[in-house]
Amino acid sequence: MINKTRSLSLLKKAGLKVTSPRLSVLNVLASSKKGHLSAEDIYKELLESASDIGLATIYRVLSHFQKVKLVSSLNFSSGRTVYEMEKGEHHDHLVCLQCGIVEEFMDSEIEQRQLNVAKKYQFTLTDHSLTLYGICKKCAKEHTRINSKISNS
Amino acid sequence: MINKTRSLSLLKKAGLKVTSPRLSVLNVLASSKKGHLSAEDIYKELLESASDIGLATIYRVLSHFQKVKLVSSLNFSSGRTVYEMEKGEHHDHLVCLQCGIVEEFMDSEIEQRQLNVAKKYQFTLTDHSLTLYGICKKCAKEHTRINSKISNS
DNA sequence: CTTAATGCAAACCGTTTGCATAGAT
DNA sequence: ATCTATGCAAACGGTTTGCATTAAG
Repeated sequence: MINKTRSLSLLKKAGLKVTSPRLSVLNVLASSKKGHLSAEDIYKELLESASDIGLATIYRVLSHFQKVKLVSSLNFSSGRTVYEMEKGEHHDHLVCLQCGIVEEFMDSEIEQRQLNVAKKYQFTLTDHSLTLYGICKKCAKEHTRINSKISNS
Repeated sequence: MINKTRSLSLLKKAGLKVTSPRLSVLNVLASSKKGHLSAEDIYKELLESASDIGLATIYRVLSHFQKVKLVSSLNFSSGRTVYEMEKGEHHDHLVCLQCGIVEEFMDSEIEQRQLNVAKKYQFTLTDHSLTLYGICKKCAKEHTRINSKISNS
């Protein structure tokens, strides 16, 4: 809801027709605290805002957005595809297997090494995906608390 | 077909009942030239060998194999899960987007860097997946040939 | 006015599950 | 004899598509 005008200008800049489903989806992606959302996440969020939008439309809007590089998609081990605003700078991801939170990171040494690997195997690199899975600090703390509860009982 | 006895001993070593579907699947995985196969790939290959096996069984066998660490599974961008024999040593993958060939590589500097990233973000790392996508040498050559054909016509 | 975008329901595709039967130990 | 593995078909979950309708330019 925050940036209706911003979304509008993003759409125009991308040369897309401005429709209310597109504005809505863009808004959710741009303003949701968790920056990585599945189509269904977006759908649910929009149902609450009384926006009358079909799930199929969300998929169509998202794939359209990908074509014009407004958003990009990621496949974590969950199976469902998640979408994030395209911020221009490349990054990789850390995913907490417990709470699902997603952090972004960039390590230029890793990037460089990947180029070397590709060169060595004579691949023309077009893309790569690196995801680290684990337990975030917060969940680890939770876990410790639970464990100590159990061992005390 | 090559290693029926080897497959048999692998199953026994893993403490699994020896059944013909299990032998068949293990054999295909162990002897196929392309070491990374989807459930359907295995299914098709076995249909040709006149083995009467159901696709559901293949999925069940594969997930059983994963539990006992005989095979591991990978999700590339294609959407379908592929399976490979577990060879013990960790490695990452290079995938050709044209012909689908999969190469394996290991770069200990990248591995080390990942640990550092996890530490920095205070994640307890449990797993990671790194896949490089591109065009392999062979396909690049093909491509050049086709391009020059087009520009000559 | 023309052409693209939407909603809905049905189709899809890879994978999983229920159930009755076959088979390994 | 027991208990697990199998085959089949039906169910599933995420995503895509066909078609009649609505709306943007």
